[in-house]
Amino acid sequence: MPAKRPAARRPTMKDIARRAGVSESAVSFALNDRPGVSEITRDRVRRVAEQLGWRPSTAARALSGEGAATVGFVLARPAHTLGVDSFFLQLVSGIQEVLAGRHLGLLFQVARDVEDECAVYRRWWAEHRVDGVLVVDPRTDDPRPDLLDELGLPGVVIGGTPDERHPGLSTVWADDAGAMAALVDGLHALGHRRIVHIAGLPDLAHTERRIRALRAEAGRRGLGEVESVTTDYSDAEGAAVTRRVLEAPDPPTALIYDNDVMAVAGVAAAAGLGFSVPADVSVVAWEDSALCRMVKPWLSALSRDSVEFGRTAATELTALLDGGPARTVRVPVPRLIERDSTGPARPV
Amino acid sequence: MPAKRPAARRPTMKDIARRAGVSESAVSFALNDRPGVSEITRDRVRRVAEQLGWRPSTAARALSGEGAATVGFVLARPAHTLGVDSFFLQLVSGIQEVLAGRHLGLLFQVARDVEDECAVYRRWWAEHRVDGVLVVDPRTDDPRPDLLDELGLPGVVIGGTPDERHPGLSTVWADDAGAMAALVDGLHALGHRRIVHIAGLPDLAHTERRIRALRAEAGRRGLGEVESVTTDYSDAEGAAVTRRVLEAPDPPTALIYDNDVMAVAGVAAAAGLGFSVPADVSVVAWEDSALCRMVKPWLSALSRDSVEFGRTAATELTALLDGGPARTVRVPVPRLIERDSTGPARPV
DNA sequence: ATCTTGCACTCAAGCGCTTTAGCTCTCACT
DNA sequence: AGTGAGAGCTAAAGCGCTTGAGTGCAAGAT
Repeated sequence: MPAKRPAARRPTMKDIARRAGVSESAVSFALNDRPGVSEITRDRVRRVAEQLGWRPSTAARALSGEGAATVGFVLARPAHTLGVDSFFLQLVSGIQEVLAGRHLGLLFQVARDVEDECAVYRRWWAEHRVDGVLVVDPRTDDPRPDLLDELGLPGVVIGGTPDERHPGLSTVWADDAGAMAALVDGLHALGHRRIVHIAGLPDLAHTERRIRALRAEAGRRGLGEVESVTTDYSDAEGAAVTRRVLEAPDPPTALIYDNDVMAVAGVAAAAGLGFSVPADVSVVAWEDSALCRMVKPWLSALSRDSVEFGRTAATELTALLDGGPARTVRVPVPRLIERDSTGPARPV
Repeated sequence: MPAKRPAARRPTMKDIARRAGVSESAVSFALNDRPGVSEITRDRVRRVAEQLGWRPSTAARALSGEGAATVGFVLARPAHTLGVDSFFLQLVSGIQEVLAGRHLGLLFQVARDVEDECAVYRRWWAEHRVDGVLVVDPRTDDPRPDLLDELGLPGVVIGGTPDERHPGLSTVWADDAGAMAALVDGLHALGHRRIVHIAGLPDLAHTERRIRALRAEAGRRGLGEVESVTTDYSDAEGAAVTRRVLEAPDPPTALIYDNDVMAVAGVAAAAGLGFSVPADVSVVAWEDSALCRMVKPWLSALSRDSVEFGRTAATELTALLDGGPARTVRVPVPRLIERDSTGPARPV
């Protein structure tokens, strides 16, 4: 019977040192672009390393004080809302682009809730697994920034608000308030006065920001009839809330949904009630994706470049890992893509 | 100004040893349930470790011969097809459930193509980053099993076919052929004779399996008019192919889509051409998700439990990491959820 | 001719864990 | 009393890398 071929052995620096006729330290210096070796030796070592297909063992690196060359990403959302969401995969794609270029790994975990997520951070930290983390879905009264501070773990909050209290954390944020203002502005110009906002999870920071912004804008314009209803982002709740508000006396003429999934479900629900879009009610989705072009009428949507969002966040994190200062960077305000689901308000 | 509080230090086994008044080795034995310490000492050590909040450094563990306590997962699909796909997030959720229970990390990476993916495996292996990998989207003429063999990296192929040639790889598979047969059977019973299958990426193994199964079934039943068209899984191609086949003379009366996204796009396209579903043409999606209930009519779909699929795959991988033999396990055949998009064939 | 200086490089310790070999007891058995 | 066999523990090496403290040597300063 065929001998079980032993798995190939990983070459180590010692192998390189032997082949190049220098000490291990010299190899280390050479390969890390540190002074202490001549250019000639450096080249020779590099060539040998290349030839042997050497790659540094992250374990050994991590053990000798360098980082783990890995960043962490935890997703804490109820499983059923993860279903059809396009945002996260796109975000992760963008993150990866940047990380891969720097040979940083991405440790990914889904957690049940924020508490669970904190436990994951603690574990990762204690196990020496990650050098930094990307935090999504910032909340009001979020325990995570404090925890990361305590652990001394660099982090980038994706979608947070500028935060002076946590010097170790960078923030990448989108101007939800500005976007909401522009949106209301547009709807107002079309004659809409009664607007309902079908929002996302109630304790997410950006949900609250949008709700506040809507109220503020409505106040400025004297629109009395605005309302925000929080949901769990699911199609089921999107549809349910839509039915409820459309069946009420004096229904809204415009609906703003905090994600594409609810918007699509909402349109279907509205149709079921005999409301035609956009003649009877206008619909805008806060998040654009293929979904918005899969239903009739095509949905007008606020589009942001989620891939770019991810890139930006990852870039900030690498800057932080390189010892740079924490920063707050803003990504472009989402643009409204006007399709077929928005139109002039039905005359009263 | 406030002194910058230094980040907390991670406790090590040395700390435990000191506090418990024993040697480091004793601590190691105690915490790893190895013989060599009395129950009393073991308990004491455990308590101290607990109290200090100690967790083993994965780096140190990996370095001293244990694994990296991490498994890898690479996704190699064109970015734009990742958009609204519910399958992967669900799969990953299931995977995580199992891995988290065993304190295994999941290293995640998106790659451009299979070649890129192979490079990632090589890098992970050389960098000592993962103990095993989960391989998705097996292909015809797939280079990955050979590579994993060469590297001695345990792996589980998700959605593959039983494969005797790679003793280190487990396989978790669904019986696509059986599902297709059942599907065709049902459509045939409804009077459908001309069926078009809008398939996924051409070089995926399961795409080919489904195509073959359809042809075989059609042959058995004497249905001449079946056809499979491969796509990139995108809504755009799904719609385009739908239009093409429906505009041809003698159009099909039933359409089978290899994912939910294309099915939804296809229904819209059909409607645009004046075809009504299911009166003029029946539609089935191979993959169920919220999407299928977001359009009118609700789509009949083949539903499989993707979360469970992930759990099974992860379980197989952990078995492999524990030194178990490679196995081939089959997950249940997807069930057809009959909704409103399938009905009797339009009489000729 | 001696003394510094700087460069190129080597030595050895250390990161946190596992593991083998060995050491010291205690106890049972002849 | 003497021997052997565990049981319970410690010492030390090793995993692959980084790094600070040397070492040897040639060139320039005195």
